[in-house]
Amino acid sequence: MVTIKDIARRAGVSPSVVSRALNNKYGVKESTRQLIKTIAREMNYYPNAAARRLVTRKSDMIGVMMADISEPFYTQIIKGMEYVASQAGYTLLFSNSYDNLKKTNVLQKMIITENVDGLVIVGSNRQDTGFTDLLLEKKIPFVLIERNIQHEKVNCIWIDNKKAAYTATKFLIEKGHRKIAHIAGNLKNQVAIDRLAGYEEALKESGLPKADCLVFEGNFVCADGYRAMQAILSMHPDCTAVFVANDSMAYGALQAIHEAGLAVPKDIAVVGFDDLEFSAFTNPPLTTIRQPRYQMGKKSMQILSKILQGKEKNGINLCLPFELVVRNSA
Amino acid sequence: MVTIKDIARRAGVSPSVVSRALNNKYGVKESTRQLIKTIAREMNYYPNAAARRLVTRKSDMIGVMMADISEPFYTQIIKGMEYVASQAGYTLLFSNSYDNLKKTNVLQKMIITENVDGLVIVGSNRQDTGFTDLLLEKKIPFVLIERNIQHEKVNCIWIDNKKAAYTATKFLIEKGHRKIAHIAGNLKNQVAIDRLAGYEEALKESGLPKADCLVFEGNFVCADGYRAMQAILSMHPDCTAVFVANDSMAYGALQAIHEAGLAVPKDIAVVGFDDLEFSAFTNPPLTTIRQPRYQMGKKSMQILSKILQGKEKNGINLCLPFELVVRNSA
DNA sequence: TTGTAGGCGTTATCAC
DNA sequence: GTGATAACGCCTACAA
Repeated sequence: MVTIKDIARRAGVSPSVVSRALNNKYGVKESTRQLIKTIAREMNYYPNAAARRLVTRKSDMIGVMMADISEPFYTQIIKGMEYVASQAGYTLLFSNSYDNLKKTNVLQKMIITENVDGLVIVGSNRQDTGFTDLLLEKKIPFVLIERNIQHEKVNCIWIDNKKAAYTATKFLIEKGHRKIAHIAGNLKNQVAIDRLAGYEEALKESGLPKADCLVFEGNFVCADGYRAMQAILSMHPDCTAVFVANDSMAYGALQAIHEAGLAVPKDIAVVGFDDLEFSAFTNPPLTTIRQPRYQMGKKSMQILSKILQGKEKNGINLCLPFELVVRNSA
Repeated sequence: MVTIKDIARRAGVSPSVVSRALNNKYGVKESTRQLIKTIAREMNYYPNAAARRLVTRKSDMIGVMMADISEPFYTQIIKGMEYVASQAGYTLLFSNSYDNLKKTNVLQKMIITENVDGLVIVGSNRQDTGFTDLLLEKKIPFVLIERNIQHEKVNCIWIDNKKAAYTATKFLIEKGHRKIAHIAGNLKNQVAIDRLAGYEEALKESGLPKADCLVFEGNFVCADGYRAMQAILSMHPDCTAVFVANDSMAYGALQAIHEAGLAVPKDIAVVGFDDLEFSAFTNPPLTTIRQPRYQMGKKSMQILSKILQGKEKNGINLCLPFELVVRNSA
């Protein structure tokens, strides 16, 4: 392994000069700096992160936590994060926290063992809370995606789910639908609650009866949408539209409708939420609410990076715009 | 920050005893070990990974490289890796290598800077080669997914893409199709080459003419499948079936067929490759080749973990079974 | 069974 | 501008 000592020897200087030269710090003659950099390149030198972290107490790592890294909803967020992180010189450390965040100690491990400089936590599970206190206490900057917490030290990136759901439902109402079902997400999640609320508000505003029996809860996955739609079709044959809390479930719903021999949107109109990549390729292409997922990821890293550089202070609350993408399913 | 010194002080022993106790090494009285562990828990102690890595020269980290972490093909692989890694106490370090592996220095960084104990590299881009030499030289164990290299020190996990493609095409032929197009993947990738070869072999064996003009190349993404299918429909209206090199492109193809007002499988039969989660929810549900992606991920980590423990030797070549999943698109 | 001492590669402090 | 020197937290001979 090539170390700064080796370079120092070759350059005829001391290790400390090498360190300063390589880190672009002041107090090194330009010519020696160039010499050292050349030698470092020649010797194929790469710094030892462990040694550096040990003394600087910084890791240039950002921890990223989410419920399930394999969910398609997250991929663009991750990509956005990656993009900024790699440019800013940060390494991303992912963790799936399938269970309750509090129960696990992944957070402790990330903070204490791995010494991450900051964290991004994606998700709105209302049981995952309290970890903010730990983070605040340790003074580790963090960004919450899909949450909107009013706190002068907490950074949040979110979209107005209630308004988005309202917009989607309103769209169906304006198309003339009167009996509109809702396939909700897991109501332990704030986003599911908000989307349900938006749906209900639109109904109420239009004087349509709010019927609990028209709301079905799933867990954001295809299969749940499929089952929920089957239930709707059999229990409410007069239902002409459905607003689904996310696209994955909407795919399942489309499937159930097709299998029942019905047509979309003629017999049943469907509106989803998220605008996943495949939503343009369903049959028919899905009308849905677009979330700026890539932007969410990018922004989260940009915020964190600025805070870590001291160019920005904690307490950023960013509400990103959504958009109703009208395709052919409604 | 709580260190082993703090624990040592509280327990009235020396730091080395604490280290041995916490790492379950021999030479510590059972009662003191228990005492130390209790104190460590009370003090909320977590070891400093940087310090440990510096002295042990191991990181308990596995580097994972793939072309694009946001591709749905990878998600189940990642999940499988995660599952085993978290149990075995390894942390996964991801890297997108959008470009040519050689050009970037991510590999060097992973190996030298981060000191990963092992690597998993997913992908079959034939330009990404030569890195094996570096890895072999550094004696870092690694597993290649989607590659089949015969080398006594290289570990590979793959499926027989040629045979799978042959199976898919044969299936179409047996259904009576005589003019079958192929939407190939990016032919810089071995898997795309193999799938094309399997397709051609099936045609040849059945005495069907091999027509280059029936093969279209895409880059494994929806949009390319869509465009390719449009081209096929306009250039070969007598074509009755298409074998697509991956599901993402098959989604695009289905879309193009629908838009042309044709029915699947009545007018055009479609067979995909991968069996992504959504393939059961397309319209009609996609007939495709299932790759055991979750297994691939799991196996890769199991192999690496065993090799790192010295329970297994390098040179493992694992060919996993594929499966033709017949749904309704063909 | 326990303690001491040295060192892993790097950065930071303070002389020169 | 440069060079000793002392950490950072942990592990591991080796000594007691």
